Amino acid sequence: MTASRPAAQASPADRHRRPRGSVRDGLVAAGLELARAGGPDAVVLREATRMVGVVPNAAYRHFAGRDELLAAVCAAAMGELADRMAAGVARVPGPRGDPQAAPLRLRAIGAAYLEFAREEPGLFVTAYALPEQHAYTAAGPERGPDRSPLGQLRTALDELVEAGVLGRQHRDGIEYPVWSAVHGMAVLAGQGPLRDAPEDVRRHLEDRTLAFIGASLA
Amino acid sequence: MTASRPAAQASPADRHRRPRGSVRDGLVAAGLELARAGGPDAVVLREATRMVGVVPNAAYRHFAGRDELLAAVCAAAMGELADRMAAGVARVPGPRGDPQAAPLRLRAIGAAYLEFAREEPGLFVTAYALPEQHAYTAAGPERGPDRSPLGQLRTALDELVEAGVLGRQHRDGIEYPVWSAVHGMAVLAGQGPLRDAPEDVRRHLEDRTLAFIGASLA
DNA sequence: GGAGGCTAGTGGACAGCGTCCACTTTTTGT
DNA sequence: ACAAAAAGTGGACGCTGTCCACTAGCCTCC
Repeated sequence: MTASRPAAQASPADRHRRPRGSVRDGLVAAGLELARAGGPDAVVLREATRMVGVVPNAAYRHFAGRDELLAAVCAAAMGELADRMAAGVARVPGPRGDPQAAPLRLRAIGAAYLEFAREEPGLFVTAYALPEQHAYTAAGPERGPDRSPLGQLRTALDELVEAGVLGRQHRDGIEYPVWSAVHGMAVLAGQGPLRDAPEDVRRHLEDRTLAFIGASLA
Repeated sequence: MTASRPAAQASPADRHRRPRGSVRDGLVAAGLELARAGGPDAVVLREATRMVGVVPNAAYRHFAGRDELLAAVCAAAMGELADRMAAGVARVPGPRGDPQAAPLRLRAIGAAYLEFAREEPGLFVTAYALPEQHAYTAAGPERGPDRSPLGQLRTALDELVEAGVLGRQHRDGIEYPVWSAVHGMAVLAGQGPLRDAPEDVRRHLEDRTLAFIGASLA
């Protein structure tokens, strides 16, 4: 009975011979795929351990419970959102502070946010589904600038002031209404009452929302 | 053994002697209380039946399953939101189409929406937690005007045009960006990253958001 | 270089949940 | 008045998150 086992996921002989941190990372990756397909409720601990090829209780060596695993998955999802936004704004040419480029960069941020919510609805809702009392300290030791959605939005608004497009007296705190408008459209069209709207209608609503923001900032 | 039973919830003798529709209404009411305290995830079928004093399976005589019960609870929560908004706008005096009153009524609608989200976070998120493939036909035979949040918002915006405050060429489709801004602030400050902000900060953010909307409409 | 402790995995169990099936009791329609 | 339909009961199943006791491999320290 040496080669009779199917060894579905991992060879039984390697049970205790995994690379260090492999199980933890695997659980988060598995949870991320579950979240991508079905949102935060779909990230179920036992299913994630099954994907990694480990017994359910093994997860408890790496997370205090399901909520802590979900928190890690949420952080990963938020990271994907931040990456998409950064990529979107990087595609806009022109030097920082340029009066032409600055409004385009703000719009690109909003467009990337809405595009992510449209293309990855499960991950988008998961990014904001952080369980209570689990604020992620995952940010780490402040490496580089603030890559969070809010941080990137602030950078774009600061550039708008720098470029002279937005009056400095209107800058303070304006990120929250702007964020709200984009976020609200994302959730209304994603999981809210507008979720059944066809794609072209949805894109039009997104454009209207971005234009609405532009109108208030002008 | 006639009077020895404690008869905790309902007398055992009355097991099958309930008023017609009482169990169904009771289940929705119980679910609404669960949702008020803990959001949509807290509306668990067995607990609702326990509150009504009935065995879990009895719920299946009135709902196809947990999701259908949740859908009914969502509709009830949405009804409470609509009631609050209607009450808020009714407090603003002045005739319809009055250039003074119209903007105040729009603001009252937004303020009531945000106030409901702040005071009843569980019900607010539940109102928008309608399970997929369970669009509520609960609206019934169109009694009276559209009392839904979107319907009330449209009424207010129409009045704004009537009053000459909002240009007619800007009216079409403007309800969605406005709704988005208010809804976004509600969820960001309710369950989102801003949920730990103190009450006064939160109120300030809400005011900023309503002002932002006014700026874009002017 | 061997003993002991630490880490990470296993195995088995429990309660709670949604849901299904078979059965009984009450209400209703003719 | 009697049969049919509606409403509630009882018991079961599989799935979930979580706890406890146990063990296999690694690392260190004398």
